[in-house]
Amino acid sequence: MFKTARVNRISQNIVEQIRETIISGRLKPGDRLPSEKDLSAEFGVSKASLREALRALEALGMLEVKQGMGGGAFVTEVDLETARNNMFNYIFFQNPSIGEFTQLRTFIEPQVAEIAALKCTQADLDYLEDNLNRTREKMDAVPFYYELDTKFHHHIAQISGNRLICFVIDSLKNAIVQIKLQLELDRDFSIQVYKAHMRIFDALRKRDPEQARAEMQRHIVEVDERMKHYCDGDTLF
Amino acid sequence: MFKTARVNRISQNIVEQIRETIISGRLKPGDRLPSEKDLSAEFGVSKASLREALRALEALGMLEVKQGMGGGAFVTEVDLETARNNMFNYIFFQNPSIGEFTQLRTFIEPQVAEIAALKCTQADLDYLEDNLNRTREKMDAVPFYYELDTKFHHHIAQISGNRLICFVIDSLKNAIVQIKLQLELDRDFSIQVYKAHMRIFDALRKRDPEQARAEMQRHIVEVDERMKHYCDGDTLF
DNA sequence: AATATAATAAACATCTGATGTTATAAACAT
DNA sequence: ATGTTTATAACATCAGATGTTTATTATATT
Repeated sequence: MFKTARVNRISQNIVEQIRETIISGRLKPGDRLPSEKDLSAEFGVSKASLREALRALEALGMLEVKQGMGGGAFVTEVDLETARNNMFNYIFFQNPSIGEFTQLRTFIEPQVAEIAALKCTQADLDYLEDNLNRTREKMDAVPFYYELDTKFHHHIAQISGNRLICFVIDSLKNAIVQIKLQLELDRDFSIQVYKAHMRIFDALRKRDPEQARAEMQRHIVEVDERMKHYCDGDTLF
Repeated sequence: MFKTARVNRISQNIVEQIRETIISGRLKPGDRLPSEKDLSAEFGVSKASLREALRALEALGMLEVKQGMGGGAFVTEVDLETARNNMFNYIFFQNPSIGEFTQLRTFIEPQVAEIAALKCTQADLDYLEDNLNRTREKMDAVPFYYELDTKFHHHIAQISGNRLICFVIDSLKNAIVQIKLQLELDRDFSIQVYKAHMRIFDALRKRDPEQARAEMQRHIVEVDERMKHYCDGDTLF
């Protein structure tokens, strides 16, 4: 009926207070908190407890603590990498199937590609073209290749101008890459991906929304099929 | 050219080692780590540093530390609430517009409603009907009303059977609620939402995918327009 | 005068050891 | 048997000492 009453952990209390202050806007990125000595005095706790709280906030990506004179605890924006890792931590335990990734991607990415075809600038096309050139060169450099792959999708998402979409696509892609790294994918796979990216790029260059959508859809489904084949089923972790 | 060389923070190193062990599967949810005394000996660090690491892992939702005999640090699955809060921390700083929320939701939720219309069981319909009954009663109990609102959307997502979709919808909804709590919404708004939920429910009950999709789409757009009206523009935090 | 080097101080990083609190389990009394 | 007390393992918190990092200021060298 009731939740178990929360343990009154001093560091947790401090974390909540500081987080509240940030969310309420009274502390902004770049702001520096008082020194450990002053903070522990203000909260009326020992330095050790205070430091546990700072470490927790650091793990959440909301603080950055620097040593040395002029150092201290600074409020920071949670960055993409931290957010993506946090999301991965959750996804990891949910252990979704490849099909679940694919389904969500097909809901978002083809529509994003459609919008991108309408909104992309010459600079966007230049970026993507460079990405493709480098992908062709680095086809066999596995970690680097994945990085370019992720950036290709991320950039198309960026063209949409929707930061939430960027984040979701990026996090999904990141999780998929973590999976792929455990698989042993062959060169054929890389080539298939490269060709698909080329077709998407062509559609964007032609500013053809319908084709961009169709090619993105096809790409995602192709990757799905390949991965299921390598995975010998649909389970991941 | 190079990234700044990693600061060698002892607690950070421990966090990474333990996280690695969990991600690799050598430690599973429910497993208990050695006592603080033993762990600090094993890592060759002081108790204070070890505790900072445990606090960080606790903040990430991967550990739960219990006091008392038979206590200690237990590996836990990252739960929905933690993941949702972490995602909110990121979204907060991105400060997306209402339009960005709406766009992403329209990519996902109407399609999910369509699937739900095909897959929903009698138990699902019962759950949703109960949800609607309670919503009607608690129309004015603001926090409770939002909870029911969130659960309505979450349950429809659950019918799809896609855990990633569940998570994304839940996190978006949660972020929107955080926003709504800062707005002053009137009773009209609640009634409009209730009616929209009713229409969606009807479509599910009739197992009409096309109507379910259309009603969900309409609902999301309606909420968008209302919120923009109250927000006096499109900015949020 | 300009530059390199050294001293200073602010602030975090880590360690140690003592004391308090909690929860389980065993011992004990009724 | 049942309820209460006691012992104990393990975390929670604190206080203080010592080390490290970094920016600034002072000093010495060329």
